[in-house]
Amino acid sequence: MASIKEIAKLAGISMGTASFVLNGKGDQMRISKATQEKVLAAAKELGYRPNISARRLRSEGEKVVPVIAILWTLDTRVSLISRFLEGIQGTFAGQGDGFELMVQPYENSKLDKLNSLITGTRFNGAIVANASDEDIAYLENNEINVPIVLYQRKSDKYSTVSVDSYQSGVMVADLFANRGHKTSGIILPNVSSQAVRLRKEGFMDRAHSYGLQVPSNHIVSGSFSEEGGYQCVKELISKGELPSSLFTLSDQMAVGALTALYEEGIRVPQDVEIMGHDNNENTKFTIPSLSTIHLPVEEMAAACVNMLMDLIEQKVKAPVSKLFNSSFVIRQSCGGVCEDN
Amino acid sequence: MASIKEIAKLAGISMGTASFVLNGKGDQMRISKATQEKVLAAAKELGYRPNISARRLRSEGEKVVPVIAILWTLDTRVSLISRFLEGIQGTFAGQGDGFELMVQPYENSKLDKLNSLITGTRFNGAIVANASDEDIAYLENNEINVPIVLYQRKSDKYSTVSVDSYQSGVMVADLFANRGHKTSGIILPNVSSQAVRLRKEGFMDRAHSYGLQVPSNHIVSGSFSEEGGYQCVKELISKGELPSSLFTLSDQMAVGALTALYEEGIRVPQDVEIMGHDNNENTKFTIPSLSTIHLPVEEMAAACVNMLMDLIEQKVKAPVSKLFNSSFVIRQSCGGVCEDN
DNA sequence: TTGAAAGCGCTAACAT
DNA sequence: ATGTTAGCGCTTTCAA
Repeated sequence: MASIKEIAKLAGISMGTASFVLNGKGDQMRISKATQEKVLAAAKELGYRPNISARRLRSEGEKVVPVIAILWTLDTRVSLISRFLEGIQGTFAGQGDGFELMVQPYENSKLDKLNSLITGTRFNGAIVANASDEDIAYLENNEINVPIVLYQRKSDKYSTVSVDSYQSGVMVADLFANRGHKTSGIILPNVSSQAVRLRKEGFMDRAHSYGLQVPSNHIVSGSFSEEGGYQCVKELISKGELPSSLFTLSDQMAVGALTALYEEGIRVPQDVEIMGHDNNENTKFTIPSLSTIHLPVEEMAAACVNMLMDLIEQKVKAPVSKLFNSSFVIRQSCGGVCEDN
Repeated sequence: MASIKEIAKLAGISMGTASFVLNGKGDQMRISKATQEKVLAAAKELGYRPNISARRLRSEGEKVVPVIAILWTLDTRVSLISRFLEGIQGTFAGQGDGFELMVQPYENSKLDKLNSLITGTRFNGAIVANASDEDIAYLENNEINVPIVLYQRKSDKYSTVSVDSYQSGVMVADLFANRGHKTSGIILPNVSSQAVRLRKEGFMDRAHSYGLQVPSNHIVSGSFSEEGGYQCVKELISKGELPSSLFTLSDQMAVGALTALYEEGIRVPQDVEIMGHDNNENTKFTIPSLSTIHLPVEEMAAACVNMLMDLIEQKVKAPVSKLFNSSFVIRQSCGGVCEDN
């Protein structure tokens, strides 16, 4: 990468002059037009691009604020990042610049490729979201020198912010059983995720102890999207009789599931009751409105930032953990008021 | 901010030694336990935090890759960022590290507060999304030294990637007129945005020339969200008779609008036909499915990155522009196949 | 086991 | 109108 020094040499002038021109201060500094053109030509020829780190190092004296990275997978779960960002924005808005936020996309199960986690040359701390089991294994088995907070994952080594996903599953099984259901099904996103697995386990364990039947042909999985949920329901239907209750582990999939059921003439909640998970904003507006488990994403996001800041500033020592509660949001699709039953 | 130099002084040792300890290389370099503890204690006392810029400058020799920032407002429109990121990911996945991506949140109409745009100390180039009219005015009236690309905004001074929003409005008016509608309404998000204004103008102008009636009481606005769309419909209803066609300028609002209509027993498309805008993924799964204008967000995102890279590498000179086409996605809510009509 | 010092690329103060 | 230079904070080589 071409530096100012090289530009200066090529243009036959000094670094200082080149710097002025390159920063648009040529006129202000009364650099002659001829010189300015020489500099610009040289910069273009060498494909000059300023080194941000050098510029920053030199320019910012006092107010170096910590850089916080949000490590988010760029698979279908990107759609969830908006609530996370809203939580951060809502909490820290107007509090000045306590930190600098960057979103660092990474490929699912390829966290080991992100070597800025090791070198610490990009951010002062990171919030790791959507970590797969491989990603977690990588983190557990390696020395990460940058402070990190795991979002919605458990760990003995690292700090975490999460809800008790197992308990969420238990809650739904309780609800289904209490509402008199004898059979149930599960729609799962096919991502390798602790949180999803725990929800399922909690649900299955409790269902079992209640005698709520969840046969294996009523457990289906699909992509983490509306389309995935739609396909899951189609698959369930193709397999024969439906259960009277259905736990969809992601709201996004639940939206597609509702559509598939509607197309097939299966009434919700009369024929099948549906519970989603997350309490995404639009679940209030599905037809029928979706009952779901509220995931306090916004609060958790703010907690992640606070915890990470404390870690970075060495006010606390890893690992620390914060556990949030999930709760029911009862709407029409399960347990709520429904006009025509 | 404490530096290594200060740590070294406080601990009574040299900078080099402090650096080793702070980077977890203490044992490897056979620094004595006593010294290591002194360093760590000093670091904690001073609240040491490494300076990322300095570290980077020192460490990364060859492969300094350009930093691209996505400037996105942290208002309700954050939900749109996922498609944008997906577009970038989908296009550049596996192409190695041609650039570094950061998402830089900013407050709507406060782009002038983001002075890294002027100082160029944060990124090599930026994609500016959701710019309000004030933001655009700020950009037009100031010398921005960092290469930028405006997403979905027009400008004579800066490079842009957009669709012809006016034309989108025209298309919808055409469709409504051709389908025999005599009256129409508009649901607008209350954000200060060129794109929204142009869609509206295109629609109104063409409606006028067709004799399609759009009385002012059928033009309502609300927040950019499902809730906003829901409230808009409630407002329309409270005002009296509904038009037979409704152009909702954002899909997210359209989802809420459909729910409000359903609640009121107004059938879509039999009583009112609805057109959304954007072609968000979930519009395929609303009940009824939503007809909408496809906005090629993913392609535009990729184009933004490509254009910005060319700008940064000085392969092209600003301003350059790229215009994409929008197109109809006809589903049940307007013009599509509907079982029970 | 530790210290000294060079130098990453840049900007700006100072010198001509 | 342009050149010279110090130094931002850090890592790492070399020396002791």
